[in-house]
Amino acid sequence: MPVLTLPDGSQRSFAQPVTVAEVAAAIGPGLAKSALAGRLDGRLVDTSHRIEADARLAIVTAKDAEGVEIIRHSTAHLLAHALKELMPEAQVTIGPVIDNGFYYDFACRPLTPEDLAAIEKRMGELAKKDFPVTREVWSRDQAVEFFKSIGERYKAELIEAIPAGEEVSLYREGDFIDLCRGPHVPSTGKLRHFKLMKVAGAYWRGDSRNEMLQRVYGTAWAKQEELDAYLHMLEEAEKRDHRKLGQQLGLFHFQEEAPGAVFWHPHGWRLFLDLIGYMRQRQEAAGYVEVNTPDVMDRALWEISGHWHNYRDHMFTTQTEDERVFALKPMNCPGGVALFKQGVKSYRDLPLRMAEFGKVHRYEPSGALHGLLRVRHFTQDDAHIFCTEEQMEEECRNVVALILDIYREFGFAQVRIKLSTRPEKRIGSDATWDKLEAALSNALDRMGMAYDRFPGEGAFYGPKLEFVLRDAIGRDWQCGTLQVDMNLPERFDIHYVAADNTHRRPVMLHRALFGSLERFAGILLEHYAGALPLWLAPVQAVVMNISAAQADYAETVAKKLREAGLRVDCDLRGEKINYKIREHSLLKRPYLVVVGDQEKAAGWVAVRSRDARDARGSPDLGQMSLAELIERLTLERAGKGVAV
RNA sequence: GCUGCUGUAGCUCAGUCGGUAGAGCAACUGAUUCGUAAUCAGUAGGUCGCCAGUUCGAUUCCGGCCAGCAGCACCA
Repeated sequence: MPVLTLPDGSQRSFAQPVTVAEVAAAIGPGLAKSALAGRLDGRLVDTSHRIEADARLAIVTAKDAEGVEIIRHSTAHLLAHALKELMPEAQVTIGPVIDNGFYYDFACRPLTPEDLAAIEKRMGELAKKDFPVTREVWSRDQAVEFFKSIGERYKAELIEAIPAGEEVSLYREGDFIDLCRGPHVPSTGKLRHFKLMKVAGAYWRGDSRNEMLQRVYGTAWAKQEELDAYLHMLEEAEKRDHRKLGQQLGLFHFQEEAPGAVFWHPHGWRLFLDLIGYMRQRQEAAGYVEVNTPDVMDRALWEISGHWHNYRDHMFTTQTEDERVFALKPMNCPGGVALFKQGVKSYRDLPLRMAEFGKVHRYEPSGALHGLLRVRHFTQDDAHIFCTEEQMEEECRNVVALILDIYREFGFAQVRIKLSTRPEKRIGSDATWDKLEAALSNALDRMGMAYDRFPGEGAFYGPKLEFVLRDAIGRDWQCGTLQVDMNLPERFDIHYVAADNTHRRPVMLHRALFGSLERFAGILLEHYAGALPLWLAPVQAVVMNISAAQADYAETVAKKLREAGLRVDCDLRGEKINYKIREHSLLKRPYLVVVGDQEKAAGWVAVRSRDARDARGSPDLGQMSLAELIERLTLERAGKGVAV
């Protein structure tokens, strides 16, 4: 006689065991139709699940996040169903739900976009047939036997990994049957708003030593509008692609002779220099000194640091005539340590915060390269903080506070923190790792910061914090990092003289706030869709004349703006004003300053803003005095935001 | 690195079922001097990513390489 408690607190009792679907029907016909699954005492179950005892029950529909996940999961099965019908020789493997969609991996011949279209069409047909999706429970051995018998060896392998004697669930829709934990939608007719996105290779069990499978990605939603909105978001993201913007705005380029290396054009380099200048100022204020160390150093140094052992294959090396093997530095830390070793350091020198805008070189696998976001030669806003064990936690807190404040100034309000702990491949004792991991987690706890743990993901010499920021369209980017390290100090045998005149080992913090300057510049471009706020815009205003008669006045205006410290171009070409406005607007210049006879006579300027709108919603802000314009721009630049 | 796809003028792209290529924009020249997102006309511009092979003939077909794109793997 089950008594069921619904989410609103009301209770319903039934004379006999009931299914979730029957409960939904008892509540109302609308709910019966939209029910996708049930949440029974917190556990997701199919609508066909029979409830025998008292429980808390919620009917899951497409309005719930879980409902959408079930739709995605079931759509993955529908994909496998359709593909098996079209290609019976294909073998199925796994098909999980991911952000915004799902994928399914198959062992089959390489799929083409035409295949994808055909599969999608078949999925639509199968959905329309509204096959019931039914759950069956088999013994593990029976399931292994079955999948082997139909030639599904990947599936059989997966089930064999389940402990013997356990039962497994299978789901059947039409002629298709698949191993799955479930739950699934009650019938394929619930799957309506989906689209296959792309196909690509993926390794079996995610291991590059294994064979490559065909992975089909898809997206699925509860409503057509949501699917449309998602596709629209992807289009927007494409427009923000920093590689495209870099081309359009003339910021940088890449070419075949230098894979993974940036050719910075003047305007791009302006941004790069501004980022360094900003960081330099912030670091100086935070008590750092800046240094510079060699780019090419003897292999012996990298053997001491452990990089040679761990990353030799990813290092650029060079052999000179005298047979010495040098490496282009893949990290700045050994150089920093070498500087620390110069002279005798006292506890009074600590903490010693040593910053370096060092360019590092890493031979990244060719497939990893991606615009500015993943390059082989990049500049870190690196720093090494040498301190005592007692100072380490406070120094960590200082770094965290500095990072968060800087991200905020760049317009990133949402930042997530990841704590990565000791990896399998590491140097140093467990006792040391205990101390280091505690320093990071204590620092965060003391600051009341939330963070996620990633066991085994730390660097080989120490655990690390990683700072992940969320951009304007909700994408996450990993940027800053903070690592604590007692291992390199030991390997390089560095020490300081303590107050009691004994020699002690300092702790080393490695930190980078932007991470890679190149990457951060790329992220900024995507975040702002190329429309950099005034303080970062390579060209902040363009002065343009309407006709030749005002050329001299336009030059005077440009000169005065430059004297106020603004970066200003002057366009005196004999083109129509519409043409000039279009061109400079496409270049996303924040301000266009138009001067014609009226302005020249009155000594004024007409201002058009990229971001701001007047009361009528027009970007044309009308006439103002030059002093007013300078004040406006100076204020906006100091505020670091975008104009409104 | 792996799988698949792509590489034609400065940019965006069309084209050649094998007979050495075309548009728009940009550039250059001339005319136009114009009030808030493209004025008109003309000129010039390419060893069709690179190297081999098949062929009377390859940008097109085959193979190798390089680079890029998507995903996977990697990311000190």
